[in-house]
Amino acid sequence: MATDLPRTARGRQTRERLLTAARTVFEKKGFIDTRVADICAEAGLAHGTFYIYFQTKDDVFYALVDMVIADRYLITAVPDDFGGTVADRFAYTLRQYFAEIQRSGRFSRIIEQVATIDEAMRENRMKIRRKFQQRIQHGIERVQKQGLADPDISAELTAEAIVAMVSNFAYINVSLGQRKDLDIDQAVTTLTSIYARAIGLDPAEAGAYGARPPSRRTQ
Amino acid sequence: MATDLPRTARGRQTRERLLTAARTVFEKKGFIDTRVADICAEAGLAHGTFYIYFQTKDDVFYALVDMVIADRYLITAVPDDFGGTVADRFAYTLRQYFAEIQRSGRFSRIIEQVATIDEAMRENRMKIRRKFQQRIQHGIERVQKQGLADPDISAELTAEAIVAMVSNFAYINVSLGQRKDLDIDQAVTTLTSIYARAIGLDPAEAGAYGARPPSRRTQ
Amino acid sequence: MATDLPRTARGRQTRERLLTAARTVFEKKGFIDTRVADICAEAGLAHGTFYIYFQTKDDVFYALVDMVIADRYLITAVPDDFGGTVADRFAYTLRQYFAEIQRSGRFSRIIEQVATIDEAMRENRMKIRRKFQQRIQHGIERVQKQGLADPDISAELTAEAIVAMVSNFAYINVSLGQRKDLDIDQAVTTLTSIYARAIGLDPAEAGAYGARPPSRRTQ
Amino acid sequence: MATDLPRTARGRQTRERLLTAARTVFEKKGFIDTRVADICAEAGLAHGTFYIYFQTKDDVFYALVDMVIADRYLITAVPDDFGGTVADRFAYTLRQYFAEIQRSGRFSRIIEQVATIDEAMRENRMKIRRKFQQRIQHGIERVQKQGLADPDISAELTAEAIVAMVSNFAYINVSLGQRKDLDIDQAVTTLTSIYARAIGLDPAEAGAYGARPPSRRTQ
DNA sequence: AATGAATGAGCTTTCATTCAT
DNA sequence: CATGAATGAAAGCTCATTCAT
Repeated sequence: MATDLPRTARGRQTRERLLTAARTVFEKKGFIDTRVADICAEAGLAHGTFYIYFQTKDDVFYALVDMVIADRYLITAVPDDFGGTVADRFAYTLRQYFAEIQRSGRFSRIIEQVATIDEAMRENRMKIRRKFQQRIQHGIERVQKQGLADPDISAELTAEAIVAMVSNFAYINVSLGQRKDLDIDQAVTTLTSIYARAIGLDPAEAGAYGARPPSRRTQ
Repeated sequence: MATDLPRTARGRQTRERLLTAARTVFEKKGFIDTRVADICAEAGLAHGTFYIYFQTKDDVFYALVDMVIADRYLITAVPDDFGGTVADRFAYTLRQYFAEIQRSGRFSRIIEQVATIDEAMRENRMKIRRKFQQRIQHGIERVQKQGLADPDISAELTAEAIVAMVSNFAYINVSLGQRKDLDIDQAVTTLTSIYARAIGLDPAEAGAYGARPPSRRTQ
Repeated sequence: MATDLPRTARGRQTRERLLTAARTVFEKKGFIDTRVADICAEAGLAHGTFYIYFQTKDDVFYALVDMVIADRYLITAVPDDFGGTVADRFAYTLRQYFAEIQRSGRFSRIIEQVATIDEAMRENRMKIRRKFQQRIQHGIERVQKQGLADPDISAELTAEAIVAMVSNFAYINVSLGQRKDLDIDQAVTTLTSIYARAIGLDPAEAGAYGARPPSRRTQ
Repeated sequence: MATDLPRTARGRQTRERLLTAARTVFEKKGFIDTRVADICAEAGLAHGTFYIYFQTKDDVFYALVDMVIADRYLITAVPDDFGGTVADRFAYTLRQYFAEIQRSGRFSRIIEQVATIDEAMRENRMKIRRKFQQRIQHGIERVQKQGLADPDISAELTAEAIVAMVSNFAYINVSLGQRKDLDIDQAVTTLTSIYARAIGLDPAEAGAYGARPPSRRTQ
């Protein structure tokens, strides 16, 4: 019944082994097809040992999510002293996000799997998504107020669209690895450019990201 | 053993009942938690009857996918005689896509669920996605050649980003219904505008979608 | 519920088709793995039709046994006017028996299969076996009384042994076809010789079957 | 998944219980009518426990065959220092064979049942049979070379016939117990005598088994 | 007679979880 | 703590047989 953190060093070590094994197996077989027995076999531990440290299969998964997925919202936050243009800051966030997805590797896609199955996990994902959406929305509103972006667009819906674009682009191309030859730099440039143009960002703030207003071209 | 199409009207009717019941149950419980027994109970049929018409749960699911999801790629194609601007045509596709997602209702999200679990279903989804991506990519290349869009952007990556944006926006806001108060018209306007600006579309082709070049605003 | 012989010509024909199909399927898959559905498919008839003519799977099998297996006891009886020596008559019976086993082909071995499963079928087989054993036993007793065979041997046990030898030899080598190159003539000669020697048959009655008494050889 | 030999004494004991129970049930109901549930009920174990130790019903059956049927070919081998006549040695083998059949009791006939159903089991039985046949064939060839037996008979076919006789006699009369009052001594005497006479064994080697040449009787 | 759809008992197998040692 | 055996609730699937047309 006990699932507190283990007191002894040996206990902590065993817990680690189970977590590592669980991650390996989840990544190989997905959440549904993973059996507790598989995790124990991978860890080289007896079947019963699992239940000393975790209550259920869900339990170990959530523990893993907490460990593996560093808080994506925080990790992608732009440092206060970052400087640079609005586009630079967006590009920074993008890079951090892609890096985080790459770091968590195949585990990311297992999380997506669970999110389609488990209500709690989905709600959790949605919360994070909403935080991202709001951060972007507030960013847009700020530059709109500063007169650096088109005041007529809906900051809310645009932010929603940008979040959709970024998260799905990363999921398909990085997590699922559909685009083997993906050039991260080019991707960052392209997505940043779309963002900058979407909000009609002032050229001075669009930086090197090619968010030149199309009007120049026609001249 | 036998899973040919039923010979008699009664048989066809029973098969329909099972399909309807399956859809209902899948939508209520998701793919994984649905048992064949549930479907039979819902249809008011004996357990064995199911196996006259379908081999497995997967089988009935795929049949349902074929039925429910009319080919989204075709349904969103712009008629040859449609006329209108480039943006108009994009907006048309968007509307069709949203309508289709709404029509298929909760079943859409079950498909997403299965796509995270089942390799074949994922591959299938990816194929359709690639067709969408290519349609958009070719569209961009065409207007680039016509001198109506920024020739410097990567048509390929931009198309990929647009597909990501549209599909995920629809999934989150329409399928999952996270945004209860979603105004479809406004969504279409916003996404079309982002598309038009992303490719630096000529104002004449951007129509009423607010793809005005930001430069005007600064004057 | 009716399983009387069909009244109409069409009915008789359908029954025949089912019997033929049943035999084909039984021979291919054995009794246990044969499903009523297989028989109907083979016959090109609907599943339900079967039950117009037969009550159960066992039923059609028994009907087939009656048809296919001509009465082995009668068919192997030596005609009254046959003449020849005792050994000649035994050889005649052997030949008839082998021919009958060959005629019934693979179906013979299915009968053996069923005999190991079904009490009634086993009892039936044992009855026939006992009749054979008694015929041979009486044959031995007759020649013993005539002073043409060793009076000291147990006619009963010897007959039992001879039946065992003949039936198993035929089952293994003809039904199962373990000995592809079996020369029937040589087999008949060998088994007849063993029989003749087993009962110490008088050389005059042992005929051409090489049942020469070993004493001659030592001279 | 797991079907390794159990690690603990308790596990080994449970496996034994299942084997014992399986044998009991197989003997009572035959192979086909035995369900895994029956075996578990007989063993007083939960249904799932069975699958810790065995994969399928076939699996436990084969394990049982390996256990129960000590190698009949070896058990019937005549010790090198046995001495005695050729007939004595044949009689020894017969006695050993009958004893083995009696020891394995009703299980023997279940094996025969399975051999009519399962290709692998049949092949296995045929291999053993062929070894028996060859042992007898070589025995015959040896005495033929020594001038102690009729050189004209086919050692091969005669051996085949003797194997048929012995195995079927034992199956019918011992395994199936058709002859309740069977006197083993008398049976051994009779079958040995048939063997000795069949190969025209020299009287000195035929011993007390009544293989006297019939010619003496007529004097 | 013939059809083929419908039934449901029957059996198999899996695996999360508990428990005794 | 660790072990691995034991449990039993779920499902899944099959197929002989019945039934409505």
